[in-house]
Amino acid sequence: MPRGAARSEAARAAILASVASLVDRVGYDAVTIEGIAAAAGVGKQTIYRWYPSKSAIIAEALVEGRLLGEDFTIPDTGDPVADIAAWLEHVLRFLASRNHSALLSSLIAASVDSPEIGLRISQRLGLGGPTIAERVRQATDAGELASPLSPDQIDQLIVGIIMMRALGRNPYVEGEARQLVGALLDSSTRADSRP
Amino acid sequence: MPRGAARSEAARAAILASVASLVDRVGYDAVTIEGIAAAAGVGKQTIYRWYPSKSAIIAEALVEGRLLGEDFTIPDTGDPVADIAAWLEHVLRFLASRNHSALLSSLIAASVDSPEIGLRISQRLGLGGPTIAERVRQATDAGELASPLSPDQIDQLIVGIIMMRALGRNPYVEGEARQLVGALLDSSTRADSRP
Amino acid sequence: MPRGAARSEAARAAILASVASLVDRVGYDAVTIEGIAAAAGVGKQTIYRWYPSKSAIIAEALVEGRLLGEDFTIPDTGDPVADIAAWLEHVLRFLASRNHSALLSSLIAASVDSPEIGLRISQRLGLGGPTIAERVRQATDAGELASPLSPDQIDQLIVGIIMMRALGRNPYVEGEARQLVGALLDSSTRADSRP
Amino acid sequence: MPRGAARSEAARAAILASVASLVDRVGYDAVTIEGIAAAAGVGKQTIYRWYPSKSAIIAEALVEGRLLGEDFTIPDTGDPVADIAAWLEHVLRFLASRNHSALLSSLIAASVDSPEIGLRISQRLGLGGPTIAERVRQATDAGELASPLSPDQIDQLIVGIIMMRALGRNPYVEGEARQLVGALLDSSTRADSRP
DNA sequence: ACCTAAGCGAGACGGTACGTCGCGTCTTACA
DNA sequence: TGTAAGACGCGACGTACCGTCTCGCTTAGGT
Repeated sequence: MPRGAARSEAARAAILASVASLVDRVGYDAVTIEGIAAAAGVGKQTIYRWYPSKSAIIAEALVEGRLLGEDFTIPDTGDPVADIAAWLEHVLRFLASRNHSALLSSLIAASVDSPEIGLRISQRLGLGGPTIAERVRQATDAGELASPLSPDQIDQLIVGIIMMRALGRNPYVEGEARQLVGALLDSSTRADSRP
Repeated sequence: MPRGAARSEAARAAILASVASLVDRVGYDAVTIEGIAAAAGVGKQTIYRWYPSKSAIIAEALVEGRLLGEDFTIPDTGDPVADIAAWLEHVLRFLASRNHSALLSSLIAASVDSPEIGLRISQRLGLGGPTIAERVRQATDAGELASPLSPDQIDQLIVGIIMMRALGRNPYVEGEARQLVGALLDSSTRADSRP
Repeated sequence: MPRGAARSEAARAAILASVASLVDRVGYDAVTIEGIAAAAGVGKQTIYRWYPSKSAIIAEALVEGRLLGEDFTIPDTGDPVADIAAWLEHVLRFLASRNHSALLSSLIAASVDSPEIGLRISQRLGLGGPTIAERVRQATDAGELASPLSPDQIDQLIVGIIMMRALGRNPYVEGEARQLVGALLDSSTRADSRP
Repeated sequence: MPRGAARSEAARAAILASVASLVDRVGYDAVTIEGIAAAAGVGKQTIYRWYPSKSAIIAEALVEGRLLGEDFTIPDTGDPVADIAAWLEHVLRFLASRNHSALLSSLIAASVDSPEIGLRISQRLGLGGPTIAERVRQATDAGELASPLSPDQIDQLIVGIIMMRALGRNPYVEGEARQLVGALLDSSTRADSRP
């Protein structure tokens, strides 16, 4: 059993709050450990005691929902195509608002050196619970969907689109999410719509 | 007419060669101007005289083909689906070899702070001349293709896939490129397969 | 009457032993409270509870004879010149052996910030009981000595010599103590040597 | 021949001026490299580029006379005893004024870890040119002096006295220097004063 | 036989300073 | 005038200790 004083929850919270605020205000690259410490009213050593690097702090802030704080869970109404489309629309609209694209871009850059961050971003975007791949797989098994692409490929295509939008800072065009998801998943619709 | 010594081509070449070698070896983030200068046997001022920032050097190195040096031009055999599939396979195989994924990841991170780099990466990947979007548009206009997705959307999906592969460092699975491109473009196949 | 646990003698002894060993090994300046605590297997608070500063620990270690542990009492054979000479020789030989000069140098440096340490060093060197000054005064009063220097000046000269030797790390030259003390005290010799 | 910019004399002067002012104001121990850099308006690296340690800066400040700035050259009037006595009086009076004892104490403590500083203090105190030892030797050779002590011993005794006075912060008693030097050197006087 | 106030080991905390690295600008001597 | 070399002011890095503070445990009077 560990002896000595326990980790200070106040310090931990202050660090995460400060890092979130700083990333949001000045961008990931311009955030410094010293800046976090100063903003949080905390000694540098307290940061280094618990986090090996700046990206580890970011990763924890992501887990705690202090960055990308919205609820991005994929809905479950029984219609997988509509569910995923709704979720994608939510994500793309989020990116198009405020400077959220810049934030996600920062985080993508960070995740290049820190796989942990990549993982946490995925989880934050609702890919932590039942991912797109799993949802698609279920629907396919139930005969509700048929696609020449594997569930994992569909997953990659959709996440890829999100990244492209983050990096490109494009506006959201009405109906886009539905159209993309429809094209990737809803082959029956197209088949049925034929005379 | 300017007097004095002209810009030293030797210095310029040494800078680009060094930066390419360094990015390849240690990744974009760990490359420093001082490191480039030392490796190139060049004064720091000589670098700052010609390039405003590290990313500008990277951009020029990309243009000169000293990074991502392969030929990624999209072939033109008359069959757009096969052409794009062949090109995508080439790109994905390239990423799967050596530490090219790491290299491209580095460059993606760099492009977050420097749109210029993003542009040059695209050009390097063969998206400089007739892009995928344009090729798809031509084929659609000629009636060879019909897709519910716009050419730009297809372009983004494919580039997104490439980025995902770079960031994820996945191996290349045989036939994958053809399958992806087929699913995204070759709607006639599915239509034709109906009675 | 106080309740609760009493001061731990084991902890106190461990602290003093550790500080003595550390000062001897790395010198006063390089000794840290954390180092002492670690070496003694003691909590930092236990040190701060009993000692206000590093120098207070050193002072107590000196009092306990854990530093400069030899017996430096000035002998008393009835011949003050011989007594003081014998004592000085003992001190100078001690300094010339092992790294005792370094140790005393450390302590002198420490005494600059802490008069307490200076006092304890004096006491340790046998200047605690009847000091040189007092011994000289007695002898002078008894008519055994005559010197143009006051007893206090003689004391300062001799202690000064000891400090110089400590700082200079010189070897001991046979007979030196006798010669110095003789020159400072034994004016009769010089008087007698005259025709 | 070295290329590149030469060492900045302005920076060097600012560093030495700042260190002198700081040592004088807060004492050697409380002087920090960061403090010097800040006071001098200089980057820390500029200090570390030229000085391996705080004590090296002090040593140079001593050489430049920015600490112990008085002229302590031993006069040469032809009467060595009077010369040395005059010099010693000057030194002891200097120590007794302002907080010069504290300053010299600091420097003595510093010299424990840095022989360089010890050397520079000696030189500053006029022991750099013809030292006391040399002066005594000359006088002895010329038959002007006769002492049972060697010139080096006399030197050590006198410097030892100075150190004791610095550490003890005693006031200066009128005539003390003359008396000490007389007792150590002027054996003829005493001999002559005998009946 | 309990209670409870102290001492204890461990170690987290807010700080200050350390010595190093890289930035972007500048100065120097050479070609 | 361009260049290699490199000094400059600056800001951040990650580390070492400071002196204070909490932990959970042990110890030993007082009731």
